[in-house]
Amino acid sequence: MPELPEVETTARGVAPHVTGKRLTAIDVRQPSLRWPVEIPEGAQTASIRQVYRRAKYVLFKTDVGHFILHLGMSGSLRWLPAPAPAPQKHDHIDFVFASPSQDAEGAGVLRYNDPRRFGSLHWHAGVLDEHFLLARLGVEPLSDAFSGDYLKGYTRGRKTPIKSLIMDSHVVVGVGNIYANEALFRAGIRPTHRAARMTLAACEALVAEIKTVLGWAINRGGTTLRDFVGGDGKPGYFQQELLVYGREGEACRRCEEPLQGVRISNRATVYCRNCQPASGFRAPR
DNA sequence: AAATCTCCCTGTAGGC
DNA sequence: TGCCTACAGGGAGATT
Repeated sequence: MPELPEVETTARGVAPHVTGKRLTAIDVRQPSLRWPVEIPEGAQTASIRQVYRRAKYVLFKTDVGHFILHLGMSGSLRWLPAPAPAPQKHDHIDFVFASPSQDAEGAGVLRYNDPRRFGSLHWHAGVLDEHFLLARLGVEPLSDAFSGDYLKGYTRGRKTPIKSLIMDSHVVVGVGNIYANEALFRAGIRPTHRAARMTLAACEALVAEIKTVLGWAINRGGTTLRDFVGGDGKPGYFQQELLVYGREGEACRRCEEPLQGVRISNRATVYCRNCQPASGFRAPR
């Protein structure tokens, strides 16, 4: 399930294949994704200027507007040099690039596959930040704007569990369930801890661990859980190193205590009762 | 305003 | 073996 590191990996993997190329068509075989896919005629021959990431969106900047792609929980992109093989199950969208010159050099298809169809593709001709999906997003977790002070500012008067707060995309983007669990363990903070009770020191520790965990995952090429495939078709290898996520009932890797499982906002949550005390927080590892 | 719940979808795992 | 159900997840939108 792509989280921020996987999306970043995808954008980086795809960019070299399509940047500077002009689309010749977009084949939408399955328009019924998270939102109906509707790409106007003019966008289908756009020229790709840049591919990058904002939150968990892959953004394609073109000469006439932006494509806004979300991978949902099972989406992936693959670059297929011409002649591209026939589409298979769940291959919903093809971005078709013909050769910029007479020979076949550079021709190919950027193919979007998404078994669970939680992903989405939008076209936006206007100002990117005004698109409804992007307008209310919080800061990037790896930016300097995401600091202990910044997080502390959002805890004021909030009874919500700290885990819910760091997963709130209006506060900070890109912190999905896996990395929220991991960062809280590493910071020694119990996920159920009320946001308003977070000290500045705890906020600073948590922010630092979020940056560490996400940064590591990006460098490792993203976590592979079940069906994620990176932009270059190669999977990442990070899941063996997860400390708490998916390990309910197993021994804490730090103190051997069986890990506790709870649900917070209907999301699977795992923590160590010993390493993540109910009050305050333990010094980070 | 803030907190909580529902829904979209399908592959997979676990129980019987 | 095969059927059934629960679960996984992002995040907008509805509801409380």
